[in-house]
Amino acid sequence: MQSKPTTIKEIARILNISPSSVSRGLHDHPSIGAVTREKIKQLAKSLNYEPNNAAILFQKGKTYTIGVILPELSEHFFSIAISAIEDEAIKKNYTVIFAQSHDNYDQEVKLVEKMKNQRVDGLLVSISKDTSKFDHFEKLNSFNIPVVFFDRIPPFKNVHYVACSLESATIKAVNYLLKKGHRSIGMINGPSTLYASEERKDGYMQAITFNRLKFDPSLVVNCDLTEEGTIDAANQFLNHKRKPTAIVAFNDYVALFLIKYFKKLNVINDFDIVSYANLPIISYLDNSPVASVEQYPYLQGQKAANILLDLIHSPNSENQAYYNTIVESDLIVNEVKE
Amino acid sequence: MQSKPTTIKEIARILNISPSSVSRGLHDHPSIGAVTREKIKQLAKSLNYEPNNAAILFQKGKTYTIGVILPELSEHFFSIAISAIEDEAIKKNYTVIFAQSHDNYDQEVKLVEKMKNQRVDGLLVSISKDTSKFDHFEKLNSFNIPVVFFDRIPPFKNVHYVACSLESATIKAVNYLLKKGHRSIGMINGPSTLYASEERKDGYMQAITFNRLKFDPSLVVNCDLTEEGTIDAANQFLNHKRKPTAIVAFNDYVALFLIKYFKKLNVINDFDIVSYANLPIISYLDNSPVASVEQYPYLQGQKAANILLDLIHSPNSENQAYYNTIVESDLIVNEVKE
DNA sequence: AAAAACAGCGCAAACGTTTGATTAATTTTG
DNA sequence: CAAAATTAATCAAACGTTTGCGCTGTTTTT
Repeated sequence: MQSKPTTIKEIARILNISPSSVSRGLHDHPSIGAVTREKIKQLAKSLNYEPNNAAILFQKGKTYTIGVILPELSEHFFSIAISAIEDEAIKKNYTVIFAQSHDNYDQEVKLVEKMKNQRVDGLLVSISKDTSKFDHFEKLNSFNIPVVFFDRIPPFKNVHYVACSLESATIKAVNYLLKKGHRSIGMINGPSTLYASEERKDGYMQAITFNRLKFDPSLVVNCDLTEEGTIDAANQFLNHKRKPTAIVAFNDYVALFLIKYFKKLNVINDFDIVSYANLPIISYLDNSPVASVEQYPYLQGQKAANILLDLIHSPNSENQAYYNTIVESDLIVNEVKE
Repeated sequence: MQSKPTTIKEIARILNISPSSVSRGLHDHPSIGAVTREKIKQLAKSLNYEPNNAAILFQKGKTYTIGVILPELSEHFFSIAISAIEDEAIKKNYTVIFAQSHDNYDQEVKLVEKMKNQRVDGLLVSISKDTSKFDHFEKLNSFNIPVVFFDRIPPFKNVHYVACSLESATIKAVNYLLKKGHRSIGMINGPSTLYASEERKDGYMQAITFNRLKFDPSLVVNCDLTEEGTIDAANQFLNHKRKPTAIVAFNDYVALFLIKYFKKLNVINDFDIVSYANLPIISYLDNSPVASVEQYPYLQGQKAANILLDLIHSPNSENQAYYNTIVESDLIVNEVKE
């Protein structure tokens, strides 16, 4: 029953013309007469002709496909980002293939390899937590496959990237808390190996010193981002000689653990919490953070995709300019509870 | 700088043998001698040979790619499901391409077309809310592209699908509420056009009548699933002559709106709410639903992917058997507060 | 009326890989 | 020792499409 798909050759045979004419006819090439063109198009339609993409891609050496490698699709941030990427890609008639590194360096290396074999026209990457070497991306250069990093980016400038400035976002957050009158502000930071932790800490310090306050290192504690780790950190604050009245949490998950713990101890009202947005509904919580750093995943995905498509279409990239795009993140203040 | 990728032809030229021998050598074909084989492999490695996938796919007429069409990637359920799909696909060395219908029928039709042009080996689909005709999938048959529907499935049996039995899940939910002593139970259902709404209603009715209670149609109200719609529905319950003491919400979003509204009216403690799980952190809410119907998105994605891969590998599908897989959904009871 | 321009189409190569059929050289067998 | 079997490699076609070039016949320009 499954008839082999119609090909250009077949149309040519039936019409007693050459395949090249059929191809040109279908593409409205000027050198094909109007009558022949119409005959071709009609027959094509009536035979349900569908161009064989694989053949075209092979022939052109382009795939009209962009690859996306990210740590975890099930994380809200990434699901929004890739949703934006797909939306942009489809506008330009590109297809998206993706794969998850599950925050594993080896897996990431494999995936880059696989994407290269698939001959994607370009690659969008949010690097895994494990990743500290970046050779696997260099190979892509020699194949002329552009790469744009987003959100989780390598710590150097000579790559294309889109990211949020967590540093300036943190400054905003701490400033906000200072303006609310807080004088002792704790920060639950991530592991010190993470670049994102560094940025947060730098932002914290800048805001503190800019406001002519003394920076107390013991108010910034590193944490493995688990529930237990969060509780440990919380305990350090509770026992601190200058017990903080506000806390900047590494992300919404940490904030969630923190709120849960503080509620249990019945001290939740002693603290203002600021967090970095991951979870869409955290503001529905009863004792939700007073403010959130919004990182605009949709926008980041959108920009990264557009930059990549630009790079793909730019003639030949001997222009040694790198797109370093910073998406300004905003502090979203939750409307105050009555 | 970007050297053209090495090809089999080139290796053949350098080694003064034929391309076919190189191909066979690389694939450990028995008819190539051990010495030649090694020479081939060594040279291939030293030249960084990478098979040109596009060429292979074209040649074989297979793409080792499965397509996924779903309504909204940013919905938690789907992001988990596709995450599972990718995990399964990569195990079998398949690649995943995906696209979002944004719950739009026309878009869905286009995407099916596009996937077909891409010659995906198989298709996984969760249909859009808009979709009531299904011709666009029939075409795929003649191209021998198997389709497996998941979660949002067409309302007939002669297709492959994986889904949850919302009916039995609803029975469990209502039974649970009845056992807790509730005698008047409201249901905020979705639009009546949705199959999912029908299932919920059927389950509700079955549980009610099985327990020898009288079914009151006015306790099941349809809703457009927006916040306003939810409030309307809530008001109907509040003004009901037999004011319900428990409510089954269509999903977590509805539950969220409901909780927010009831809190505002300060009547939240008058109701037990049961919902269908969409949001991972809803149980962190202060007045969270007492129970949730878990629909196991990861499992559904996993099963759907495996069925599809089975179908792809099954010789020729003249076996008129359809996979109709039901993933039992469970009622997850939230641990009682304090 | 010759030269130039052009319209409309076909030829053939090319993209990189795989694979059935074939050949040539070597070894085994009765 | 001739015939058969085995081994090792080659040939050539094929997958479907695109595209530079060339060819013919007609129309326009000088």
